[in-house]
Amino acid sequence: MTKKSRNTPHSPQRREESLSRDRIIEASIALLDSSGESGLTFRTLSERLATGAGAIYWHVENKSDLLTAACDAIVARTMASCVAGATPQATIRTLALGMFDAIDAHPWVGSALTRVAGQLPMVRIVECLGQQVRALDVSDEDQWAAVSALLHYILGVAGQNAANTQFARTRGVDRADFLDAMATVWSQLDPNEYPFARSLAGQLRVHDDRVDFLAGIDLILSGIESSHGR
Amino acid sequence: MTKKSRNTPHSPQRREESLSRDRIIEASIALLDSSGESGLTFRTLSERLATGAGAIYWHVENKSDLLTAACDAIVARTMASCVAGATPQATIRTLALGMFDAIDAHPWVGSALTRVAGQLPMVRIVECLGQQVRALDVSDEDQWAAVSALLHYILGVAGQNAANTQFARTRGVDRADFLDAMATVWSQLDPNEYPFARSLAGQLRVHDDRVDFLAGIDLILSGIESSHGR
DNA sequence: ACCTGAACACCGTTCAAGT
DNA sequence: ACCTGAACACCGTTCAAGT
Repeated sequence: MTKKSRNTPHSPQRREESLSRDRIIEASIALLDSSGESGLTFRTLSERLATGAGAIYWHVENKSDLLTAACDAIVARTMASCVAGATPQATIRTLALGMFDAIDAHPWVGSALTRVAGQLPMVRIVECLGQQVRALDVSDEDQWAAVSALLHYILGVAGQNAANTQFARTRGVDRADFLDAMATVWSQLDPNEYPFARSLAGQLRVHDDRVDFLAGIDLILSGIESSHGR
Repeated sequence: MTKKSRNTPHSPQRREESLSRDRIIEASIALLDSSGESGLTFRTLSERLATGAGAIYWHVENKSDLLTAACDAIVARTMASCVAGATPQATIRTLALGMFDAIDAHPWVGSALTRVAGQLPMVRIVECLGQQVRALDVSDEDQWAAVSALLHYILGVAGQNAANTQFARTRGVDRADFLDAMATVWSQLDPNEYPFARSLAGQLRVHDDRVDFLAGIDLILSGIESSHGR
């Protein structure tokens, strides 16, 4: 999707087909999108790129590095497309929704994010959230708590959504069918042991993930506001 | 740690050494605790249990099932040990801290939780949180939003903590050393592109994960309270 | 400098065969 | 009913050898 050429500065003929880190990442994303997390293999990838497995290792450290880079490409695009906003709150909301939609489109990003731990993709998200929290006039010592709450909530939802789609894919069913099956299981829980979860089953069937996600963001935002003057 | 015998009701001589689902799960937990996520292998497990790989498959569906069961054992114990509490808020806090400590002691639980999607371990947590949120007098239609925010926040932190320890283990360093190295990287970020993340680097070095975690819980709790009368 | 592809040391899972 | 262990179809990663 993004044009790239900067990575082969020293190859005067610049063949379009030459291998490069960016081309490898691009192909990885395509593979992950079309066949899920288990679809990314050095064998399928090298096949797709018409090269040997070893060639990829010249441009990429290992599989973890590759996955992080692929994840970062998506996160970078998402952060770039969520700039403006009337208020800091509104910007945080669109930013969070942007991540939600990105993970909906690329479920593997959700689980990749839970493995990158302090690397570039995470830094990008922290930075965007942090700038908005600052604009919210949160005191210096409370800023990290606010950003951390938003960040970890987003990561939590991301991980669950990724797991849901992954689970559904493994069983070869639709994501909606999977959630429906889950609701059925929940509705059959022992009413004495699991009264709350059981009562939730119906809601589970009609709920909108995206709306629920935003409700959580709003809850945290209102928590940030209310601990302002303390 | 827990005694078990119920799983072999039809074997009159009940040999202590006989294979059972519980013994397999127990051994898996020991393996995961001592050598991390990559330590759980059907080969090492069958070796440890002095049996063949195939024998394990008679008691367990597959590796995913095994990991879920191991995770559930830890979660069940944790939920069981967090009952009382002066107020619903206090109970939620101890419950959350209980999960934090459990994941600190068993880092693999953190990443396992991001893969179980609506299965037993998750139901247990939802149930415990839900009962407390109910006790908080949150209206029926807002209960799920409150529980979901708490749940996903906990899962997000769990995933990150698991990733941090996993990352540190792979690189063969202490978790503290790893966080210190991360702080150094963050402090060297471009001040124009990443002003917030950069300014956070110092805090990163002296912060207490557990305290930060609790601050996030309190933020969400105060958000729940403030949207009470809306 | 960059690429090839066979080889290595692993995996999870299956299954005929045993008791 | 429960267990054995060899076999299968994969993995990620390495590395001598090529250009």
